[in-house]
Amino acid sequence: MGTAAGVGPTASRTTARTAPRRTAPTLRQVAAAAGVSRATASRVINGGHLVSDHAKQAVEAAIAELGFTPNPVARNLATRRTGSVALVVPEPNARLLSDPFFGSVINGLSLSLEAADLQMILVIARPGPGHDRAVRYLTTGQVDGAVITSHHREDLLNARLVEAGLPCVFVGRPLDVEDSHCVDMDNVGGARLATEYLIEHGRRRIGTVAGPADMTAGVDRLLGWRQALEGAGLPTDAVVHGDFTAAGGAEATRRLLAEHPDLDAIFVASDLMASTALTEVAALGRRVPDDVAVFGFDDLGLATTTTPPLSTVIHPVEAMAVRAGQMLVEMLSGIEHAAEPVVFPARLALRDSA
Amino acid sequence: MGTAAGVGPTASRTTARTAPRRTAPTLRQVAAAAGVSRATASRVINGGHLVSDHAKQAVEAAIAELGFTPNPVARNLATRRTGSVALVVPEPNARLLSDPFFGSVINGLSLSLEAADLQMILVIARPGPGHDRAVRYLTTGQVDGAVITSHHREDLLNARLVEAGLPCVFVGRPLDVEDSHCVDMDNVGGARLATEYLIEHGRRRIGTVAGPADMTAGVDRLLGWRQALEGAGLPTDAVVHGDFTAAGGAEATRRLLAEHPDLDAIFVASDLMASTALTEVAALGRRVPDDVAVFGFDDLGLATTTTPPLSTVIHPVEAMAVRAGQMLVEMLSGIEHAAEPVVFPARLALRDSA
DNA sequence: TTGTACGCGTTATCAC
DNA sequence: GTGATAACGCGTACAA
Repeated sequence: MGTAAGVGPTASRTTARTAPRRTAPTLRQVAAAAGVSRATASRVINGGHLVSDHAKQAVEAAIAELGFTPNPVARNLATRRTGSVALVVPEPNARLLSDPFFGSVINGLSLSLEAADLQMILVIARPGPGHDRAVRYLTTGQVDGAVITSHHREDLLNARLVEAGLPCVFVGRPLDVEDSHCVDMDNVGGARLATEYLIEHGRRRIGTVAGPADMTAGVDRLLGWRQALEGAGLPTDAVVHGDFTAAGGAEATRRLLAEHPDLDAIFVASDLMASTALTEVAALGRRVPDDVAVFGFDDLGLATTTTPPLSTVIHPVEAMAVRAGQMLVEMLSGIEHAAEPVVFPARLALRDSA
Repeated sequence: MGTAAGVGPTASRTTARTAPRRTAPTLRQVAAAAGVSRATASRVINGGHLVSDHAKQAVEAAIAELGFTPNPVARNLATRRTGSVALVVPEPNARLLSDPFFGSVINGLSLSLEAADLQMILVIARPGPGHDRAVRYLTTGQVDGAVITSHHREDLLNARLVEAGLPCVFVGRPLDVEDSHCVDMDNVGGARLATEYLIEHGRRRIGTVAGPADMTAGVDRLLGWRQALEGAGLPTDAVVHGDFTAAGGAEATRRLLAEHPDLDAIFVASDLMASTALTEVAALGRRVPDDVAVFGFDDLGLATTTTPPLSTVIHPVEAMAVRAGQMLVEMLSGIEHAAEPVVFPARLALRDSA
């Protein structure tokens, strides 16, 4: 398109002529039917204060009779608010949606948004052309704010949204935006706790299948593992990075055990990877936890279905999402929020694998 | 609320005063800067036809300088279109999102919507208070249309949306709305194909773990199974209903095998249920496929990860979603569509379990 | 080709 | 309490 960026001719937005959708009644008609002015009718709709009972009755009757429903779009224009917020999920590969993480985020966020009578809509921001459209959609007043599940640093989505002035709250600390409102868990502490547990139970040669180096969850959990080992004077050389997927976890585990056959424990940065790590360990003829202990991270449902069930670090995603929603609601209502991360403490869920 | 249904005072929609969001430049300012009228400026933005090159240049320069972006909300009000469509997923229990089915629907739909420069937004319609808000959101002009993943009959969501005149396309035939635009697969044929395959390969005592009786996928797949057996003069008494979940599949399989210990094959109405059915069969000391053949349905990725890999019926969800998106786009552009189901043919994916 | 003027449906600010 | 009337920002007949 030859015009300035993002202004386009709305390309293929075809001329509308959908099914015979009879036009909805307007406020004007309600006012007329009730024998009052639009202003008065508007008042009874928005709270009903400062109106006589008489007028109120009349307007309500008219509303009921005509089946009037306020046009939200017009209201959006007038109020500059939409009553809806987006849950943004940057998603390179679609399968990420099947991660129980998102289910928990959705659940938690729904809770706090519903309490504030806000509509949650989910926006998937893929790289590519769809990315720009999503950004435009989010930054031009179609939503009041956004909760963003933070991910890789490469996509500039995060920065673009906050710079556009959109009220944003991140679930999980973003790597690329500094003073952001975010709610996270203590990933470092969780990893350290898990690793210390392994040490306390006699493990001396502890490796890790870490997460990606471009995600804070990846680097933080790796850091916690290292801290615990250094604190105990144990070596920290057995590190392989996975990509938080099942297949990636299997592959990383194979490499880790090939390079360090002497490991007696593995801290895996996510349960999904840990689940396949269990399989790989077993495939090598090593028993879990007798020969090799495996410690996971997340406890989002998967950990109890593996054999053996995974000892893991609890990732309180749903509670975090609830909190994120509350933060956003407060920001939307004008409460100034220090842009300081809210950090949920880490706890362990001990089962059979370690 | 005392007023008419759905008109409410928008309860807690708190007064806005978010971060210092400097007001965006308006079309009026662009026009002024370019020395033309708003109408001319508007023309160059919307296609640029019928404007002199001179004016066009000036307006584009002004747009670039001011960093103007059209306000979509105002545009929505004026055009009665939003340029966005909803993917509606009625979701009683949140874990449904982890079903690979949704990932495929999202992928496919994104494809065809992106081609039409439409923004896809995902709306989750839980039962309860959120349900009504979602319906209001969808039926009051905030989206141009909807693609709905059809599910249980109990929620009247489907009917409410089409009756409100919202252009709707269903992925999967809905049970409760008659002349709907929908794209489905040949569930009956697929189930019949699978069962016939079992028969042709010597199985004579074939049971089924069926889907819920209130979902078309459930009843259709059961019907196909029955048709094949009746065609071959075999008994159709070994039926147990599952709920399309892993746990439900396991439980149903246990019941089925308890009631009919003589089965030499099971047709399971979904791979998710089939995956746990495999486990249950194995737990009973029966070998798959030697003692009991297991045939699944879906082939959405899970089937290749089980042991043994599942023979299954291919559910071409992504292609179906692409088609659904295209149908909706056509409806939105005024092309009259016969409300006749588009049905994708069924094919088998043969692996080791049968 | 361009500009005028009105419409989209509400909210909000005033006087009364 | 109530009612004009001006925003809100943009599209678009219609006339020029």
